[in-house]
Amino acid sequence: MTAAKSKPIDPGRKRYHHGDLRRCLLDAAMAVIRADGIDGLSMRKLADRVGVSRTAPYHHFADKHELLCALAEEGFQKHVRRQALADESLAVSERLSRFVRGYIQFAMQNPEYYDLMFGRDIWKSGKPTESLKCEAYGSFRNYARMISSWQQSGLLPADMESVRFAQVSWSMLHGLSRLLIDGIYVDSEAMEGMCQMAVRVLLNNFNSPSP
Amino acid sequence: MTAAKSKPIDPGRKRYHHGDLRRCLLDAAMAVIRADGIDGLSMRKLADRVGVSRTAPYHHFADKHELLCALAEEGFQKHVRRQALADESLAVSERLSRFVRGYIQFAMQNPEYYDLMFGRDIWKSGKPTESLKCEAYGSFRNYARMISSWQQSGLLPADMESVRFAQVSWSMLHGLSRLLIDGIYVDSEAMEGMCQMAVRVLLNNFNSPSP
DNA sequence: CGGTTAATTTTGACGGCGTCAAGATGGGGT
DNA sequence: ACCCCATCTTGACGCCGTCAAAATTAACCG
Repeated sequence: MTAAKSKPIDPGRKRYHHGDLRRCLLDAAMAVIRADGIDGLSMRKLADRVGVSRTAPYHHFADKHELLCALAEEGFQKHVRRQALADESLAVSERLSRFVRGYIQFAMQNPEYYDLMFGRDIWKSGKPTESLKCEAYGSFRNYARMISSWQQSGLLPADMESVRFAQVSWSMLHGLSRLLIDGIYVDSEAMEGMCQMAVRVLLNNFNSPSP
Repeated sequence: MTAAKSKPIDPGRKRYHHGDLRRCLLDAAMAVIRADGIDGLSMRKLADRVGVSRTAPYHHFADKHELLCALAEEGFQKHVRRQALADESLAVSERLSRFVRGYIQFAMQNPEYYDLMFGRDIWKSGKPTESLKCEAYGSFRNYARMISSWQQSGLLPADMESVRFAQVSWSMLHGLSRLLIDGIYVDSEAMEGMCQMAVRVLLNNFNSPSP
């Protein structure tokens, strides 16, 4: 139909070599997951959707697990980019409040990513990719640094192990997110109230300003 | 070979009607899960292990999901039974400490049950059984009641919505458990330190004894 | 420009999965 | 003694992840 035989790249033409199959697969995978959930994703369906044979994806990802890891990695990048805009000039209580809300909001608005990033699929049975581990650990180290700096400026009790506080407070955010996403014991309407309470519970561990 | 034709029950004999297949399936399922993880459980393998044909289990559970729900339910029963022995005579800080440690210990010692009880498998995609929901909600209501009673005896600030505090503090325990079980950001060695910090973080929200 | 090479994709096959439909079996109540 | 129905089995279907070998194409080197 359309001019087809000419050599120069014809974007509408279907080539044997796809060109950017990897990227396509990742995008399509995310679309499928958003529609049918993580368990609803199958390599075959995915290949089909992209218009490629069922084993083609295996030249870009060793197996399904590796594909999921790659998606999770992109999730971390989005996540980190989001919380990068922490305003240093704000009062600490306000900053904490924004951080908490930002974290929960990310989880609620991107539940698929959150599941990929912190779900059993990746961390439990099938060990995470090396590069994914990097991304994930880096993300936590960032958070721990923030806590640690707060402690050094006297906001947190000096006798507190800041790493432990980071772990525990992050646990709270994680637990909250899981609770909300999975709908255990709580629905999304309660989100605002829970965020407030979370901030309050954490803030009660801060030193009152020296008189 | 052995005496076989006689009417009275012959326990070594393989009967057509199994007798207590349901119980057997649940136990075997748990054994498989402990060995191979939740994803390692398949109805076929399970039936095989019990020595029964692959579709026999479907006369006791509508599908795999229902079987998992039944297991989760038993998990809640174990869990509740465990925390039943709360000693009313103890100081509140000690009681809190024991509760936290007990919760985390249950999660760490029975990760398979914990995954079943609170995992995505049951709560996210496939709706939980009605009776499971009952058990689960009851368990949380218990916890909320405990918090509420603490507040009424003046241990918690009066202006605090006790339900929210229950949700948030429980989130912390849940997040901590997930963190430890999945090995995200933290290994099991850190457990003791994290329990201490968790107790401290919560306790800092309690009122100091009136002078 | 032609030919070799390496990257990419396809077809075929295997074993495992959940579960539905129909038939076989046998214990319990009449 | 009989029949009923809960229980179990066999067979079949369509999905799944992934390996192996063959086919196709782009890239590079002369």
